Amino acid sequence: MSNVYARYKMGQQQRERSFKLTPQRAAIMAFLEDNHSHPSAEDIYEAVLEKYPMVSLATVYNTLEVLKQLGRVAELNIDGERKHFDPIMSPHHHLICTKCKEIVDILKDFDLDVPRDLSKGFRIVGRRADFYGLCPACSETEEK
Amino acid sequence: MSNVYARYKMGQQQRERSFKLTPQRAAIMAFLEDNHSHPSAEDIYEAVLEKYPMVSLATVYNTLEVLKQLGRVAELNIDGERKHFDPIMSPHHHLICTKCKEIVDILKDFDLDVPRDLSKGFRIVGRRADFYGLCPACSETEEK
DNA sequence: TTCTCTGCAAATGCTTTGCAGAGGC
DNA sequence: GCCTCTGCAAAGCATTTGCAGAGAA
Repeated sequence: MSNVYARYKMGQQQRERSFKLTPQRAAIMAFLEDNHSHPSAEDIYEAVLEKYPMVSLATVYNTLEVLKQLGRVAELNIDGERKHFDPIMSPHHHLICTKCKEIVDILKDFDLDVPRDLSKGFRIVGRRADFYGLCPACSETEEK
Repeated sequence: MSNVYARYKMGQQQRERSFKLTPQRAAIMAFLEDNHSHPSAEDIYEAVLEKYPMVSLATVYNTLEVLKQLGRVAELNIDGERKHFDPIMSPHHHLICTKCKEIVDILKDFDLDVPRDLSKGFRIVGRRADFYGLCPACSETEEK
C-alpha cells in the first residue's frame, strides 16, 4: 500500500511544525484549490463529504487551522454568522452583495493605501477593502 | 414621577416602528455616544452595569439590534470571535492591531473607490477598508 | 386593556476540545 | 513504541428566543 501520509512539501511559509498530508487534508486542499467561493467550514465539509465519506467536521476545522498557520488560507470575517475561508492569498478585495451575501473577488489590486499622516504610527502589513452593494442579479429583482 | 419612557425623537433614519426610550436604552445610548472604542456587546453590558444594575445582557443585544435598524450603530465583523459595535456612522476606516486587537478609527475619509471596470456590475452603496498591522505600543514590544 | 420592553433561562449555532483508537515511521 | 491525526461526542461561547411580568397610555 502506498504511503498516502507523505509529508507535505511546504513553501517558504513553512513552519517548524510537521504537517502530514493525510487523505482528508488532501481532499480539503483539493477543494480549496483556486476556489473563489469563499466557503464556510460547513461548506467545505459538505463538499468534501461527497467524494470522501471519511471526513469529520472537526477535522475540517482542525485542517483549516493548520492551513491558516501555514499561510495557505485566510480567514474572512465578513459575515457575522460564520467564518469564511479564502485560499487566494494574493492581495485582493471583495464585492459583497448585501442581499444574497455573495462574495466576489476583485483580483486586480488597485491602489489602496493609508495616507501616511493618517496611519497613526501603525506599521501596516495588510489591507483589505470590502465594497457592499447589490450584485447584478439582486439589483434586477429589487423593487422597494 | 416623570415619564422616562418618552418616545425617542428619531432623525431621518426613522422607521415606522415605535421606539421607547427606556432607562436601559438611554444608558446604552449614552455609553455609545461618541464612543471610539468599538465595544462588544459584553463590553457595553459591563460598562452600563456599573451605573445601572438594572440591565440584562439580553436587553443590550435587543437594543443593539434596534439601534442597528434605526441606522444609529453599525455592526463590525472584524474580530471573528465576537461582534463589535460602532456608533460613528460617518464613513471611515479602521487600523487594526494584529497583536492587541485594538481598533483605531481613521476618521478622515480618504479616497477609496473601485475602479468602474472592476466593480462587476455591483451597485455599490458602502465601503470599508481595514488596515492590519502593529500599533505603536505593540511595535515597540516586538522582538521576533 | 393593549402594547412594548425587560430579565431570566433555555435554546441555538458555530467552533473548539478531550480522548481513545488507527496508522505511519 | 512514539508521534500525529482522526472521528465522535461533549464542552464552550456568543447570540437569540420564549415567556411571564411590569410599566406606560
